[in-house]
Formats: sequence, structure tokens, C-alpha cells
Amino acid sequence: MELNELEKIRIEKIRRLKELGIESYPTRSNIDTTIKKACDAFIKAEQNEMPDPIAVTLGGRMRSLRVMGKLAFTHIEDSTGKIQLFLRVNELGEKLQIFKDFFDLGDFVEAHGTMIRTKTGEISLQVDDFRMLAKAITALPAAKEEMIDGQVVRYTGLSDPEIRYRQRYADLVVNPDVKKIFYTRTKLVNSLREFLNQNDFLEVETPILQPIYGGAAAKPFTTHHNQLHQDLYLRISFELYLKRLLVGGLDRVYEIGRDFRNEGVSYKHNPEFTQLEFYCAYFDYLKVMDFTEKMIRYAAEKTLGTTQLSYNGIEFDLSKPWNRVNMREGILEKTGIDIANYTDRETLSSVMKEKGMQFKPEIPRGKLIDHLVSEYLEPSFLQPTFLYDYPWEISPLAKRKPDDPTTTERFEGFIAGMELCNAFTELNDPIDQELRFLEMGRAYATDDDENNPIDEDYLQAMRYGMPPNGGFGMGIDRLTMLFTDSSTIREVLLFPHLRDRDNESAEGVPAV
RNA sequence: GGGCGUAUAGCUCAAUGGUAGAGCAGUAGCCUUUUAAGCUAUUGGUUCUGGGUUCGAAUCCCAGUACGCUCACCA
Repeated sequence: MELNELEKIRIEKIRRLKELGIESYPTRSNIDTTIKKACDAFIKAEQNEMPDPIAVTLGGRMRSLRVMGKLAFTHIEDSTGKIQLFLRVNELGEKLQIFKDFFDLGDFVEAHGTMIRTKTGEISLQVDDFRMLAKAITALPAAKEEMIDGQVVRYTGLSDPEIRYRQRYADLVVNPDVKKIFYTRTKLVNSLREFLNQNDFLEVETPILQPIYGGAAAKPFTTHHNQLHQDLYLRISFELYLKRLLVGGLDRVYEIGRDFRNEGVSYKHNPEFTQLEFYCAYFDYLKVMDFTEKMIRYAAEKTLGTTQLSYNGIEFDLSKPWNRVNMREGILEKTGIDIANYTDRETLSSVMKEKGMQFKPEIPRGKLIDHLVSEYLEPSFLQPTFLYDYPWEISPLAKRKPDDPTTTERFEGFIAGMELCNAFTELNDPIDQELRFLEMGRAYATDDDENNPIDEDYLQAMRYGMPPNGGFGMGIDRLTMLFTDSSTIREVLLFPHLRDRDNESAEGVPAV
């Protein structure tokens, strides 16, 4: 490992401390409370006429340091807050020199003393003893502000996005807003769980390693089980396993977990992402719509304390009902094309060409419609919107409308032009399902990557009888983006996927 | 995958083709109520990598790598 100058200096300090009999990484600490608890107790005690002195042992990371001749100030930080340590020669004698010589920003320290207020009124710990808990060798980026010519110059501690994502640990220490995003994310997930649990849903865990992948159209990651000599896929969705559970009599189930898709990375795509899926017996897609509105509203109230959100300058209110747009009507309104009049690929593609639209000419009808939606509808869905009634060709797991077998009871939810969720009245007819699987196989026969093999066992499950039910899937990362006003998915992932930096094995291998 | 852009000290950034700098951090010294501490001095560079042009390259050209934006792809 290559050490820079600053790191060598700190290693030398560790060595010199050892000579003085001081361990830089002791095994145990003697901390007896958190910074917040100590401050709260002190504030409470101050309200008495003659408060008793409060003695505590606190621990944390040194975040600021001001050393003078015979005294020193430093702020230490734990996950509950920050407090100033006040170190004087009066209490510490010669030991103060140890602090001045060997303690640096970033070190974890422990300090015993009495809670006081300094002359400026700041709650502080007047230290009578201190210890190193863990020496930091690499210096944290310095975060400071300075007045230059009347302008506040902010030295952002760490702003290079590459280092921020690759060394998220440093990012979290230095940039407090980052920490806030992940607290919000966890609160959001907790609130969704809470809501589903309150509605009698059962949380379950289904296989991530799957012999047949399905439930979505996406390229999978593949892997191999050595002993079983079996190729396996990382799941691209939970759908087919969760619906098996409805056959088994678990009427309301949900799972929150990771999906993996071997596809492009973008501001709203990461190869692994967190999904919420639920399935509810005896629901149809209209009930799922209502339920979705309630759930997301609940999540906003619980997580943010408000339903008024702003994303990328777009204001929206989750307490209001979402807009509902019928797909056929929506497309007609935006493009003048009534897809009901063009029932095959050729006619639809030729009218689209007449309108001067750019698209791959060979794609099937379903994908043409999908193109119309993503090109002309999605970007206009800035306010929360359900787009509903999707063509059957692109919805192989959704039930057909009773009065129109070419259309399925399916909707997707959008906010700020971004797809957030996808739901339908689930197809529970095993005979139709088999036809649909066969049809999919034909449609994608030329496209190897998306040619999902037929899941015979899933059909077997359905033949035992699956209750009518409504299902729902939502990207948790995207909802977190909306809740934290983050412009890219990487900001809401602790460790977003990045390309290998120094991959020796990749060297000299020509790009395929 | 395409286009555009970025890469310089630990961090944030400067630098007409002509000696590679600043602030913060660091180091040494002074300093008993600081919190942007202050004052004095000072260390620190494979200018992303590899080629090329040139008397001379951080700067211009070519190739590569990583990152960013964007387009394409993506139920």
C-alpha cells in the first residue's frame, strides 16, 4: 500500500505513542453515555438552583481542533451529536502535551470530565482525562469556510463524485446531507413495512438464486452452483414466487428486497436495486390504485411529516388523488393516433411513420405502443399519475379486460416524469397464462436476451387454483429519490455500482 | 455503445507553449475561553496513463483509463 506524506506522519505518531506506552487502538472503551444524553442531562440539571456537577465519559471522532499554549478545544462527534471538549493544563497537567502532539482531526477519542458551559455559553466537557480510542491515519478532507473580500468561500470537504461514491465512508463523515438521505431512506422503508403490516400483509423472503428467471423483461446476471452443476440466475423480479404463495393460501404477501438486472446504468438505473412487491387476493387493479395512493401518502407523512414534496423544482402533493389517464385516450390526445384502430404492427408502424416519428421499424406492436408512451406521455406526467389499460402484448402476467381481450388491467404510476410503480390485476387463468408464455416466446424468438424460458412449475402452481388478486411493484430507490430530491439514483444508494478502477485482469484484454 | 466535458498537492481549485501556485489540511514555534481561532516559519507534485509535435508541454495532437452530463438501450 502506498502511503502519502500525511499518512506517514500519523503512522510515526502511532509508533511514538507506543514508545510512551500508549495504545492507539485499545480493545475496550469506558464510555458511559452518548453525547446527546449528556447534553440533555446537563440542560435539565441547569434548571435547578444548585446543580450537581455531572461527570461523564464521552467518546467520538474529533471534528475540529483549536490548540493554544496551555489549553485546547476540540469537538467530538458521535451518531447522536457533537460536543466541545475543553482541555486545560489546570486539569491535565503535562498530559495536555500528549494531546497537542499526537491527537489529530479524525481520531476517535474518549474523554472523562465534567459538563460545563464555557464563557461563550457553549455546552462543553471540561476534560480531566482522555484516551485515544482509534487513531485515524488518513486525514479526512477539511471542511471549512472563509471570508474573502466579503464573500463566503466554502471549502467543500469532498465533492468529487467519484471519491464520494467509491469512499462513501469518507463522504458520510464529511457531508452531513448524505447521512440525512440514508436516514430518510430507512424511515421510508420502515413506513412502507408498517403500512403493509397494518393491512395484514405477511412479509416473506423468496429465492434470489433462481433456476428460471421471470416476472419482468430484463437481462439477468447468471451464476453457477458447483456441486449441483446447475446454472442459476439472480432474480430480476419476485413476482412468480410471490404469486405461488397466493396459491398456497397466503392471501396478502409482500417482499422488500434486491433485484438484479444486467442492463445499462443511468441516473435512474442501477444493476441492483431495491423493489417492493405485494400481492393481495381479491384485489383488482382499481383497488390497488387506491391502496397505492394511501400507502405512498402514509409513507410521506411518516417519513417527512408532510405530503407536500418538491422534486427537481416540481411541486406535488401526495394527499391529493393521482391523475388517472387511460392509455388509449392519452396516446390519442398527445399524438392523434387511436391505437384501437391499428391492431397490428404494420398499420400502427406506418401511421407512426406518417407522423414523422423516429423508432426501430421492426419492433412488435406492443413495443411500438410502449415507444409512444415513453416518448409522448411519460415526460408529461409531472404530477402523480396512473396510466392504465396496457396492451396485452407487453403485459404477459396481467389479466385481460373482461370486455376487451386485447387490453389488460394494468397501470403504471409516474411522478416527475419518472416511472415509479407497475401493477395489475394478476392473470390467474393457467390456460391463458400458458398461451401468453408461448406468445412471448414467439415474439422474442429473435431477441435471445429477453427470451425467458417458460416456467412450467409456475403454470403447475396456477393449475391448483390461484385466487383473483392484484399485484404491485415499486422501485424503492426511485421513491427515495423523490423523497430526498436526489437527481440521481447513486445519491440514494450507499454503494452505487462503479466500474473497477484498477482491474489488472482487464488489462490488455481487447474490448469485445 | 455514440456525442460532449473533466482529470494538477491530502481536500477545493489556479496557472498565454517558457521556473507548477493559492486557500484549507500537515509540520515547527508562540499563545489560558476558542469555535473560520490568531501570529511566524515551512514541508508536500508520476500535472490520470502511454505515445507524439516542439528548443521547450499541465497547456497542442493521438490512443487508453476513470468519472460527469447527454443520447441510445432498458416492460
